[in-house]
Parts: sequence; C-alpha cells; structure tokens
Amino acid sequence: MKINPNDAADLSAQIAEAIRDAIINGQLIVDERLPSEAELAEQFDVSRSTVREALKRLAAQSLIRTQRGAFGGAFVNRISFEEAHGQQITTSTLLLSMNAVSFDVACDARFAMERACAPFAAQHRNADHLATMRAEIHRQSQPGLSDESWCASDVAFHRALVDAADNPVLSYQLAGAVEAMQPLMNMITFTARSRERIIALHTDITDALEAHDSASIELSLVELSSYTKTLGDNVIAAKKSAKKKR
Amino acid sequence: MKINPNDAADLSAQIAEAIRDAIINGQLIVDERLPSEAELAEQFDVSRSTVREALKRLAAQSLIRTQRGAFGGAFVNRISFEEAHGQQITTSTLLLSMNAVSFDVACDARFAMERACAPFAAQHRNADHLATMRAEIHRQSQPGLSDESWCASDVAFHRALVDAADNPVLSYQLAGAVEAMQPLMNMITFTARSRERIIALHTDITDALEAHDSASIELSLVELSSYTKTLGDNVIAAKKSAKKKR
DNA sequence: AGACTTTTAAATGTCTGACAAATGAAAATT
DNA sequence: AATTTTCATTTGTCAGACATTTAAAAGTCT
Repeated sequence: MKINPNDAADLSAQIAEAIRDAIINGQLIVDERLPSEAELAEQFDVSRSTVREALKRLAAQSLIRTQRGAFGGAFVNRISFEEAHGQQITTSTLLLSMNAVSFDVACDARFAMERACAPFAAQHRNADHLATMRAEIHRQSQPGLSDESWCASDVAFHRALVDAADNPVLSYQLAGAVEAMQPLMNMITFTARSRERIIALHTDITDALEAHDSASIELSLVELSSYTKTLGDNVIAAKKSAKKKR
Repeated sequence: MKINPNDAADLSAQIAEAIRDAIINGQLIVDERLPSEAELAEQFDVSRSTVREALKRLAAQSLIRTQRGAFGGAFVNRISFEEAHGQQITTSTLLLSMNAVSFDVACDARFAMERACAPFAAQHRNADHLATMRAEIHRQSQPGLSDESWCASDVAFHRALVDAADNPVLSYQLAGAVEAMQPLMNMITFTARSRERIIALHTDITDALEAHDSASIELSLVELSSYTKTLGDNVIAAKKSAKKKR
C-alpha cells in the first residue's frame, strides 16, 4: 500500500484511496484489523491527524468501523444491504434535487425498475406480501387520509411488491429509487378522484400478483406510471400559470 | 444546526450528520459556502480537528468540496451523475463480494434492470447507439480475443443499450449494477461456443433495437440472462467437483 | 479452584497551538 | 492602465498532550 507523491490530492484523500483499493481488491478482508493510527502514520510517513482524516473518509462510506480501547482499532466492515441502502437514498435524493431531473425522467426510471421486479415477484410472492399490499390498499381507501400518510402507504405498498421478488439486490436498488422519488412525489396533492384511480390500479396489481400474472402487473405499472406523470405535469402546469398571473 | 449531546456517537459523526441534514433538507444550497473550520469549531463548541474530521466525512460522500486560500472554504457540492456513479460502483461491488450474493441473484437483478430499459431504448435509440453496439459485436467475433477484452466489450455493449434509453437516472443505476457484476462475471471463462451464442443474442438485441421492437429485446435479454446463469452454474459445479477430487 | 475486583496497557477521541501552502483581494509600482 | 507585490484568510499538516474506553492480565477473596 503506497501513496503516490505526484498526486496533487490531499494526503488524507490519497491514504483513504490506498486503503480503499486494498479493501476492494481483497488485500484486506472483512473483519481484518487495520494497523493502529500510530502505525499507519509511521507507514505512510504522515501525522496521526492526517491518518485519522483518511479513516473518517472510509468510515463515511461504511468501508471500516472503529472501536475504542485496547484491542480496538479500525476493522474492515462487512457493508450490509441496509447501510448501502441508506447511502444510496442520500445520494439519489440529492442527485435528483440538485440536477434538475425532470419529474417525467425520474418517474420513468422508478416505474421501469419496478416493472423489472414483476416477473420475480409473480413467481416468489407469498401470502404475507399480498396481505401487506391489501392492508395498504385498505388504508389508502380511508377517507380523510392526510397526503403524508397517503404517500407513506404508497411507498409501503410498492416496497412490498418489490420485496415479493425475493431478490435483495433488486430490493436494495429499487427501495433507493422509490425513496429518492419521495420529495418529488410530495409536490403532488392527491385529490379524492386521483386516489381512487390509483387504488384501482393497486388492486389490479395485487390481484395479478396473486394470480402469478406477471404480464398484467407490468401493464398496470405502465398505466400507473403514465397516470402519475399526468398528475405531475398538471402540478407543473398549475405552477406555471400561477407564475404568469403574478 | 445543533448536535444532540445525548447521542452516543462521536462528535465528528454528529457534526457531519447535522451538516448533511442541512444540505438534504435545503437549508444549505448548492455552491453555498459553509462557515470556515474555525467558525464551525466555535459554533459547535469543539476543536478544529473535530470539525475537520466531520468535513472529511462529508467530502467522502461528495456532499462538499473544499478550496484552500482566502475566500476558499467548504462549499456544498452539486453531486454529478458521474460522482454518484463512482460511489455506487464501490458500494455495490463490495456489497456483492462481501455478502455472499449468489451468481443467480446478481444475474437476475442485473438483467431484470436492463430489461426495464428496453422500452425506452427502443423508443430513443439513435444511429450512434446502434453503431456502437455493432462495433462491439464485431470486436467480440474477433478470434483470439482475451477474456478480459471480451468482458470489457460486453460491458460496452450493454452500456450502449442502457444509454439508448436516454434516461440519466436509469443509466446511473444500471451502469452501477453492470459494473458491480464484473468481478462475478470474471469467474467465467468464455469458450468459443458460448461466445458464439452470446454474440448471436447480442445481434438479435441490436436488430430488435433498430426495429424499435421492445418486446423482442426483452425476450433476448431473458434468454441471455438464463444462458449466463447456466454458464455461471457450470463454473460453480466444476469448482465443487474439483474440490471433491482433491 | 473458581468467581470477583482491580490494575494496566493499548487504542481511539478530543483539544491546543503551531506552521506551511495556497489563493484572491488590495495596495504599490512601473 | 497594466503589472507586481503585499497581505489577510483559509485549508492542509504536524507535534504533543490528555481523556475515555476497553479487554486482557493480575490480584484478591471465598
């Protein structure tokens, strides 16, 4: 593990990169203990503070975890789906909000990926998934449901659909996409009529899932996507006309 | 922006979280300058080193960038698709390698997501995409191509297909999944016969893309997925019997 | 001998103070 | 007016100190 003196970057960034590379290409394995900060400082010929800054960078990416005390230190961390998921949400949310990603583009991506789950969900769904989805549909039909609760229930519904695919990699990717969309979805105020329409599609999806009918799930998702985009476009149009009036 | 004294976590982690939250919920906007390290140290009532460790955590997630000199400082960073993509590859690669994700599960996820792109790719593909894909197919047909070059060309082919969808969000998600799969794909040694079969499917996909025939693309992708899984299973079976013999 | 307590060494977490290096604004010079 | 120099500000790095945590090791008691 060497650092390149020609590299213009900060020492702490270079050291972090060197250790990161060692982890990625397997020179450091899961749960292996890194040398102590003092030893690393000596190895890289830098001060302990510089090593610490490098380690904090790695900790921020869940690549290592640290433990205080004797026999403590920095250990290569087995990154969990949950941790990865949390990071993905942060990144994706900011990516969408900072890069002026249009509602349509985000919506297309989200429903397309969800559609990718359909065949597996149709195959692996069990009674629990169906029960969760029907419970959420029931909650969604409740009159007087706040917009916030409606959205939360919507997420729970789709999350159950994704989880039905029984593929942790898909769940991780999808859950990230769905959650990152939330701030955009929150712009929409769901009227009673639009809720009714969405509930009908949710019911179709659940029925199709129960019948192991992947094609029908996909069809309903496409419809749901296009309907959601229509709602989004209306919000944008309303904003524009409000601006004009002003 | 306050830190919670009851929180058991390190001060630098708490401070990083406080600033991260401020960025996510819009209290700090893109390109806004954060207070200097000395000022932050005073605000949070900690030393400058602690603040610096917090800032390095944020820098590792591309949430801020720093600049030296007068009028320098830490600025909220507009995270680019490229940066996010890089982070996703690191995370996804480690996730797969560290959590004993089976080849089948990863393969399912990868091709399912790629399949999600098909309708958009069929709609938005242009001559450049087709040319890239045909060029990669041509490279793949070259005899004596190393396994490494074969894999690189395979990635380039699929990347072109994904990019044809003309949806940056999908591209970012997919490219991550495809690249994260690489270490697993590298376990496979592609025989001349298996290459031939894959090239045939690549050709089918490209033809279907040219014909705007989304359904055919999806069909070929499903076949490609199942064929790739077969190859993977063979490798695993071969390993197992080799172990037994030993 | 075994269970409990105390000590101790090692490691991370935090603080202080210092200097180096970079950088853009302002002042001085040509 | 253009160029150069100075200067204040800010991050990057270093050295050294102390606090806190932790588990092993040593000691003590029953």
